[in-house]
Amino acid sequence: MPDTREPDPDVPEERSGAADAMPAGPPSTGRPGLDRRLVVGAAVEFIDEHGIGELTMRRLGARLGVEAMALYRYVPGREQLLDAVVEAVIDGLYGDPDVLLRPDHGWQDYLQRLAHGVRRVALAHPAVFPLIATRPPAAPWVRPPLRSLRWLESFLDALTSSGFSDGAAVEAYRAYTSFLLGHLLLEVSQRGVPITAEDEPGGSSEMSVDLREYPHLDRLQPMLAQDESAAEFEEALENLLERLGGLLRARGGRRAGRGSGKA
Amino acid sequence: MPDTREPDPDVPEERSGAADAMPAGPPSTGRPGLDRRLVVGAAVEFIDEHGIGELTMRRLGARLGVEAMALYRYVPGREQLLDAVVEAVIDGLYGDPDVLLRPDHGWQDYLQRLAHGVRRVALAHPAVFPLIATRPPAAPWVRPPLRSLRWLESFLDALTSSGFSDGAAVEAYRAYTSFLLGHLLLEVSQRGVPITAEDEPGGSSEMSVDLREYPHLDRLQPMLAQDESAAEFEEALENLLERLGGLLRARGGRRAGRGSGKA
DNA sequence: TGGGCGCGTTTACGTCGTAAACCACCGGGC
DNA sequence: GCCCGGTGGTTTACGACGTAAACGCGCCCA
Repeated sequence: MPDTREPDPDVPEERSGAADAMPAGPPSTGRPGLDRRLVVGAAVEFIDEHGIGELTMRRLGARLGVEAMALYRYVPGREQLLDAVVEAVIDGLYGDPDVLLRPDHGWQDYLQRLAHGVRRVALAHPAVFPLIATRPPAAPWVRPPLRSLRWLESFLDALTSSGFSDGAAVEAYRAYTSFLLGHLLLEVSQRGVPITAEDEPGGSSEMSVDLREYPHLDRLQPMLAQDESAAEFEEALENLLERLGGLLRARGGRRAGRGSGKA
Repeated sequence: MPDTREPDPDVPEERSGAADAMPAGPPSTGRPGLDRRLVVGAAVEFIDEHGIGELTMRRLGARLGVEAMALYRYVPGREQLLDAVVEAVIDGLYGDPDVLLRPDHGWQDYLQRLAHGVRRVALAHPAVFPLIATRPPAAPWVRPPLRSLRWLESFLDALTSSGFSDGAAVEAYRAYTSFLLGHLLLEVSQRGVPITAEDEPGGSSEMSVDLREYPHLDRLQPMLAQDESAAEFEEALENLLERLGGLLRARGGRRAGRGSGKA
């Protein structure tokens, strides 16, 4: 427990490079020359800036200096564009040097790195993350927020190769995904995504509901308003890992797929 | 641990009455005579049947035998209608006799009942639940899935009156909400909400991606496809309660708001 | 030189949310 | 009895959306 205080390393500003999504394809021609990656990348940026509700084929076209219909050369429709957006965003994990595909330092390290990686993409694209959570998964057993066969495979490999039985690995996968989803969804929505409607300027936007009938709430409001997400995340993750450790000890080395010991 | 197997009591069919949302107002007049509750209730049903994407003012009007614009007498717009929908759905908790506003049998019982109550509404309205999760909360400290000041107050009261310190209660609230959100969102999305597009009839709808390159996945697919959500939920809830118990023992009776002992 | 074709534009259709005007009815004061 | 405001639903209309279809431009290879 490295006493994670002060400068949350998962928050975008705190990190130098890495873990972005879609810089560009070939930087050959200047403006024209569209590209699927370019379109999807622009959509990601647009959503990050204005929210999903504002994303429109015409507006996205405009941002790329092009008419709306041009986008249909690269994307079958708006719905599939959104799918491509979530895929692109989680694929940001592959570019993250702190996330490992294989458990080179044990399964706990693997899960830690993966969790923080996912948290990093969630915080980097707060407006996209709810999409990751709610878009129906291709297969029911591929769950958010890691909606990728490759990551699922990596996960299962990491755990089974660390001594988890098949059943324990599957159970761990379920617990892990729902932990990540719950925490990150709340954290992201707490950082007030884009304030949906345009808030009128001038005047304190405090609607400040009447808390007179809610004494505890009234008293605890400052405490509730504090952002403890980083510490929360760390603690819940720690707890989850312990729980999974128990799972490993209980029904672990029951003829695991590969070596039954540690990596 | 009551060995919750076989007949999941939170799934709608397994329960007789209670915990529905919006039966009707005054059953006086027959067809005409709209009503805000009626409008919102119809919206809930509509979403449950066809999904949010299909909900349209005109269609909802049609279902009520009325033109779209008539709805605007009772609801300011589509967006606010959706807000009203989530409010109506979580208000279903108040009608649930198994959920208590006060911890009459200890805080663990209180949290258990509340969690199962929320799970029940999630399973009763699977298509509405993502809305509960993603709609921006009024205040940042009112979190999904309990988006209600009254429930938040009830929660805080239950814990502090059971010996939790203010800080511990707030921490518990955070852990509890993110646990609920993660588990229920995944469970609901797993029960394949409405299959978005109309799936073509005839022919096995198995798109069956190629799993040759994913050996673990290939091997574990049947296990992954099994629905273990009820047991999962129970176990994670149990674990959470233990964790909160530890929290209570560690920093519990530090001058709690009310009586520092048990209720 | 020409002809196709990759890539973006134009035009057009149906649907959406919703503002505004409209109207039909109904209960109460004169 | 008669008018009259108000309640509750309809009609009409507008602008924006997603997207099908037809259209053109310009480049590359023959």
